[in-house]
Amino acid sequence: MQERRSNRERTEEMRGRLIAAARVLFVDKGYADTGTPEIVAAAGVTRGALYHHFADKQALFRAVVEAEAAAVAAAIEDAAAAGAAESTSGAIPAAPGDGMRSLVAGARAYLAAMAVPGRTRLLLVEAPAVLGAPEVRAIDGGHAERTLRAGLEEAIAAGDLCALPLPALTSLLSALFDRAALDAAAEGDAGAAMTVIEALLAGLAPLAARRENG
Amino acid sequence: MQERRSNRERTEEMRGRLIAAARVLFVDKGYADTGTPEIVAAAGVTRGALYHHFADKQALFRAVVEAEAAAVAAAIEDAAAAGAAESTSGAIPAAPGDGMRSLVAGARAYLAAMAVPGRTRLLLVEAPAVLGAPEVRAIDGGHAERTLRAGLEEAIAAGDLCALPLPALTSLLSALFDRAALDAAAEGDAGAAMTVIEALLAGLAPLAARRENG
DNA sequence: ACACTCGCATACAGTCTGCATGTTTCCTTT
DNA sequence: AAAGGAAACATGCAGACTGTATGCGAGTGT
Repeated sequence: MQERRSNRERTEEMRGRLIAAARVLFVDKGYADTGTPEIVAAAGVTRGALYHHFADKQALFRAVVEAEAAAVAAAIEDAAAAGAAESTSGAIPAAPGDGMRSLVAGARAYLAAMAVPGRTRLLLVEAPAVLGAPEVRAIDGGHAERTLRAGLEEAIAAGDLCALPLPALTSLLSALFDRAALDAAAEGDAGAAMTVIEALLAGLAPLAARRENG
Repeated sequence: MQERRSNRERTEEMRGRLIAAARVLFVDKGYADTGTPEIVAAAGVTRGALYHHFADKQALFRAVVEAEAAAVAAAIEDAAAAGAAESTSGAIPAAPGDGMRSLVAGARAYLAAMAVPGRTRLLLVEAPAVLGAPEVRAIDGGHAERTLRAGLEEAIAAGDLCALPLPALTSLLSALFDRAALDAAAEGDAGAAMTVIEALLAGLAPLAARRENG
């Protein structure tokens, strides 16, 4: 009476069901307050399936986080591609102040990507506590950090940004964006946060550049 | 054979022992990976004592966090008092740029207070995950937030800081300080973080003030 | 000194996690 | 295509932990 499905398909669908069900519960009640019986009940399977596909509860959580991080990275890349296409295509000679504008655009894209419900809780609250911050960075593959760091390096090289210790600057700005995403999720509006972020970034421009592009 | 101790003394010492033992383990292994049997063993008592004084494991954790937050607040107030005494005492007529200097001093005091081992993990990693960020703010009594917000308001009123939405500015700067504390704890040096923070704060000064006090 | 409350230890029930063992479905090889 | 094996999944079990109920002894008010 069952349709005959390949093992690949079975695995894929089962993992998908478990990850989807777990995501909902982890977002809703947090990692600690969500039990595996509850997860498998929501997915309509048994705990045997869970422990067949994942080493333990934490591995399932990790899979959820990985999927979420991948979705964020994809959304940001899409936005970057769209932004690049929108601007005058062709060899852009890096106008002064351009580095700063792309930083602001990147921040905007990040906030937009993090606006998906539950995403901030999963990636910014639960994941660092459950997996540890270093592990979370590793899951992202350093993607977000590398992107931001490259943008900052470029802006400094172009003279749009005053020189500062790059690792510290990257870390602090990324904390800024994370908090902005959390605040935006809490009050449903990223406007005020973006205003402050733009002011902070603008303030980092050397005085000369700032007078030119006030 | 036992010395005769008042009930008050017994309670006080027992709570102190439990909180101290729990602090060590929570810092070392995190909240989730620390069991109550382990805590009471370290404290040299039984689980009965724990559940007599605290409603549950989370209440014990909350007590640990409360003690830690109180210690941070005390350290910062001490630093503020010392700083006020150090500057020319008497009615200070709020020299231009003074608001910014006190903000930087506050940031320095915060980082110094958070340099106590384990403090960043307890207050910035575990507590938000276990109790939730709003609950953590409530534990602090909004102390840190109010202090920062007042400093910002004052600086804006004095014209040392360009006008920005205060709630967002407060939240984002506090995130900045928190990340700085975490980075400093990770690499044992707050120098780079302070450099960036000073640059960010200086960048928020209106252009006029910035030219005067470059 | 007596009743009474409080501090704390012991004992127990419920739940969870992770594994070991079965059963079914699919794949491979001849 | 038939059999052997491997993979997907279900079931059952042991250990651990949390929270509560019960019991005893040490302080406390009258």
